[in-house]
Amino acid sequence: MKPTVHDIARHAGVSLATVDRVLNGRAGVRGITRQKVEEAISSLGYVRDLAAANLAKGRTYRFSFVLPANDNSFMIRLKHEVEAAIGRSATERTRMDIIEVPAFDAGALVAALEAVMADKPDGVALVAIDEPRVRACVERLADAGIGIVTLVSDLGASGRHHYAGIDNIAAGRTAGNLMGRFLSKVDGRVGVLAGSMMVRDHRERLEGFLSVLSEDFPQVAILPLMEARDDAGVAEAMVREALRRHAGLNGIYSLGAGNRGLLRALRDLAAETRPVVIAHELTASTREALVDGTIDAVLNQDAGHEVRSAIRVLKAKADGLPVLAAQERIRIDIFLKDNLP
Amino acid sequence: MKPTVHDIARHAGVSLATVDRVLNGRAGVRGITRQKVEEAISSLGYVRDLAAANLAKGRTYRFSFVLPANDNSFMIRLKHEVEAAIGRSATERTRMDIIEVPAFDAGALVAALEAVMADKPDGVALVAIDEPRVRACVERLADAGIGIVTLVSDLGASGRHHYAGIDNIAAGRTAGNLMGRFLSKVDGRVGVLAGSMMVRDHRERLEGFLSVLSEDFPQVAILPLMEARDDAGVAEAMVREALRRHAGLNGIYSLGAGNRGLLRALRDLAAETRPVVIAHELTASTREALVDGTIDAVLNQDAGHEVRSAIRVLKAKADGLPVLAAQERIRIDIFLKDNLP
DNA sequence: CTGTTTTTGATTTACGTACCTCAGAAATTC
DNA sequence: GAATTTCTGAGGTACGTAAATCAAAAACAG
Repeated sequence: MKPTVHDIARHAGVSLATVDRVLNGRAGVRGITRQKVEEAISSLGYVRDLAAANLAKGRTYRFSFVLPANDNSFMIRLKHEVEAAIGRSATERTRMDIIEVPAFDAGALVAALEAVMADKPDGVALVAIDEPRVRACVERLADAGIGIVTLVSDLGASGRHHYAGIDNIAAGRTAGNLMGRFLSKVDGRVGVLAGSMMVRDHRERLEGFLSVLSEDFPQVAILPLMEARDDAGVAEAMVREALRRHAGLNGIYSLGAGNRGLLRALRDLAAETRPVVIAHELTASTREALVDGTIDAVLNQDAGHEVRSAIRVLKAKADGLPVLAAQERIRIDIFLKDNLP
Repeated sequence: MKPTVHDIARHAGVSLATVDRVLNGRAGVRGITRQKVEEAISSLGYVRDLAAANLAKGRTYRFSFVLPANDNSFMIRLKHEVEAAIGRSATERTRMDIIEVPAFDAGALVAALEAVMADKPDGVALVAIDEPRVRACVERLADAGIGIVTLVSDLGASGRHHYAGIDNIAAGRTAGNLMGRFLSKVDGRVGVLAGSMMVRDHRERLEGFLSVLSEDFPQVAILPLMEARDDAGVAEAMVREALRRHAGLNGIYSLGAGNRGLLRALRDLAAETRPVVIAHELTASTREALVDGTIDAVLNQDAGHEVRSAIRVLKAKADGLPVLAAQERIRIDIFLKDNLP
């Protein structure tokens, strides 16, 4: 039978109240007595029953998700996943809310975080903007004892406790490796379609992609970067223009959103002249393109996993428990048409 | 505030005892009264507090893991992961044990399952052998109300509730797709190194691999299958022999264990004459080979995820809760040297 | 040694549910 | 209408922990 507080009290020769004082770090216990209790705890291998403790405390975990009000399909799915988690939270003693802030607006994000801090939740998950003011604000939240998890997009050195997202440099490198190997022709000419170099994930993906190509596939030429601001219309126009201008274009890496535009531009081409295409995020349209061969590979981060991981980590933080690094690592999914879920 | 049994009692105009009788399916409640209570439950949106219920019941979940006493690194890791989970189970009210049975021995597996059934655990996870006697035995366990999860290797139509493992046909197809694309030469000649065609996973991987190659890459020739019984020594000899006999051998798919032998045979070759190599399971040796370029891609199933998923599913089954399919899907990890964890 | 402060013990209530007993009400049978 | 059976209510105890009160004991200061 698992030892309880009663067993410890008996074993240490003290009262239940004293054990409670030690366990919950309350004052009024002499060093010697505290030591006796701690000895009993470790010798009996006592571990506090969290369920019972939470029941007694009437504790409910309170978490806030601060998400960008962005309408690309990935962000929409992310929000759905948080909502699904909220729907499931009836069973767990958890209260979560979503706070939407204008996208790419550091000031708005900081304001939202300040507001969140005011009602002192146990934890906050946010899609970060890597900016000094945001870092400082996150630091303050962490100092206030609030658990902080960055979601999808990380912050540089800051007080955040955990990052629930993929390693974007590794993702870019992986795309580069696949691109280099898929391009059977020696005179590869590759175009890169990005959202914006203002965003850390996109910068990192590009960095990884270019470094692998230059290291391992020096014969591949990189065309000027296309920044389409994650907008399908802009992306379509840019890709059409690139196809027109560069006759030998045989590879495209789309590292941001707006893939619908890219696909519209590609569908007009004859199958045998289509470039090798590697894109990010498995959505209805990229999935379809993967199946029909317009896209060759999709790199994906699983929004559901990211949300669930963030919640697990925040809960662990709130309980002062360690997190299982291996479990919480968000993997870069590589989807070919043969391993679609 | 979340409604409790007291709220239901008040709302339905009955006593606590009656609510309890309805909730726990005890006899002695008239249909009309039962209906009133159920109406109150649904109108108030009551959900039983599992933590409190388990506390009251003094419930501990009891699960058994039946694993093959196999010494390949994947099975060793699987066992480690179960042990790690057991180590963590102090916090949760869970008691798990590991039962090792001789590998590839259906009779021994059935005997072990019978023994397990005798002490009526809440759930059993097993690395299945796809055999009629095993299926029948699993059926009996399920009928006895025991949750059944197959781990790594599935059973055909049977009473098992869940399979915590990868889709091996998809894995083989993925390997085939990568192989076809990585072989830049038109006259591909590919060798397949397997453990044994007696094992379902291996059969399925081969099936998937061959079907993709014949569909999408008909120019690739497949050499006679090498069955090395997951033994490194045998694998080494077979690969050496194949390399000697087939001059144009430029691709190897290793779909089982025993990769150390394969690697020994490959290291002797000059870098530029080395075949494209795709293997399964990320281990110390395949990882090293990936980094130094001997292996081009590794398909992997995460043993830790499989074990944790099995436990989550068994717990959900024991509680009569639904499982989150998306969360429990075990993914086929594709590792290139650029996205190693 | 007295008075004060600090530490400790004993006991109680609470969290939300399970499960038990016993008495009394209601429905059913004869 | 009485006897029986079937429901229902009221109340309690338990699970393991938290948190509080109040009294008693111990340590300390002067």
